[in-house]
Amino acid sequence: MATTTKPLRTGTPRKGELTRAAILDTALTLAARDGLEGLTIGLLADQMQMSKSGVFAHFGSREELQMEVIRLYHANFEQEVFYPSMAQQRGLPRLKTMFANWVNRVSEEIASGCIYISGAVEYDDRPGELREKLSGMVTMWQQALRRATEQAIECGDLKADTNPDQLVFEMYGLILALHHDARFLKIPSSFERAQNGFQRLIKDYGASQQQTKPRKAQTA
Amino acid sequence: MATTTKPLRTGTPRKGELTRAAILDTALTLAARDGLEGLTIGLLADQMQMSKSGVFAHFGSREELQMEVIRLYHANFEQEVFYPSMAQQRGLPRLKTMFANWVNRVSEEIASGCIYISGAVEYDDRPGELREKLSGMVTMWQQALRRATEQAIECGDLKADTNPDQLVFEMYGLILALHHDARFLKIPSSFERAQNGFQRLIKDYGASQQQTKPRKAQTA
DNA sequence: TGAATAATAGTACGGTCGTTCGATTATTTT
DNA sequence: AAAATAATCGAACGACCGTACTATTATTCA
Repeated sequence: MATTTKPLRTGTPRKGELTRAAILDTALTLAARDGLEGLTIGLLADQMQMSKSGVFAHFGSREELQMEVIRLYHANFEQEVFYPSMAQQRGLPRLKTMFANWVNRVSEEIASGCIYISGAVEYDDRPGELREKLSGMVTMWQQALRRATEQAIECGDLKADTNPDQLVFEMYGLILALHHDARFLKIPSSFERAQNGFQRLIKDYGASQQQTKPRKAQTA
Repeated sequence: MATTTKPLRTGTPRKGELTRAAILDTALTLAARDGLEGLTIGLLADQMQMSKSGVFAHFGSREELQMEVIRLYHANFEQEVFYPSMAQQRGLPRLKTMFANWVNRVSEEIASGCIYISGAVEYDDRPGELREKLSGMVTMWQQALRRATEQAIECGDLKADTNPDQLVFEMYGLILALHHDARFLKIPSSFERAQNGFQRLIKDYGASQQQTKPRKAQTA
């Protein structure tokens, strides 16, 4: 039931840890392209120019490998989308930044693939730890969006009767449509469609008056 | 390069054609659950209580089987969503019906799986005939939505400066979010979230005045 | 440096995959 | 009914899968 590594040695980085990290990096690329279920140890070994067993030994099982890929993906997502947004001041500015960073990230993933989105489809009917891990992470992100929305309501940026869940739902829909139309249908204008959609969203739910309560930028 | 069947004999239904149809029906269920790439001849044979080669002989290749599954799915979709909507009068009534039928269908598919949506993810980076077929069908449906939107603009139900592509994009987003939140995250309220989103959509783009031009219900 | 240990390679196993082919049974036609 | 044809089965093939084992090589530590 341990989560990551044993007693955690931060001293000299063993060679194995380096190759392990390199393997994971390649695995992330492959999983983005072929899906987590399409991720194969044989192909991964080829890409790394290693033997199958050499790769395998680093993880002990394919599922553990997939698990680590998900963890890495999530860490990257937080680093690129979540944390930078937290530097913005509470309320609409932060919410806008969250969406903007999100759109930018998904736009990059049009070429490579998005594990949150493909994973949602791959594991929507496949019970197990991977599913739980993935859905947990997606839920975390939705809750972050929800908190930011609630704060935007509190400080008067959004109408008081705004339903945060509804707003998050529609934001998520815009991102999913962006991914769908751009990556599957190859429609170039999808990027601005998502932007326009968000404009309409905050225009509708936005309060016409300026803010009423003081705000402060802070983390979480 | 033939598309479906040879000289097309409509007389007495050969026995093989019946079992073939039965196989396809089961294949549709399996593909909805496991994805088109997860559809396996062995599992299909088990479900049908037939031998692998017995099933195989009806299609000649797995890809042809998948192709037929897509065709069947599309036919069902048209039957259940598209055609009934065409009975409605042009303009907003028809557009509303298209969305309502669509939502209903996807809501049913929360339990079984949706091949359009899972297929979009499975084949977004996998070139081939299957991808072309799938994206062609999705594009057809988007164009149907676009036409209905244009007609709604023409007869004054929607604002004259409405961008049909934008509206279709956002409709699609609502459906994708519905599928995502209901099927992957198991959130029960997703259904009404999609409905609310559509309400907001037609409220925003809707003309406040009544219609100006006469309308007539007709097919395609 | 030499001993201890970590990292990697090699090989093999059982399983499932799509597909082929010849034999066998069912159905249709004459 | 027999003859012709369609439908189905059974076994086998080669490919790839994850995984288990043992050897071999590389790295780290004393």
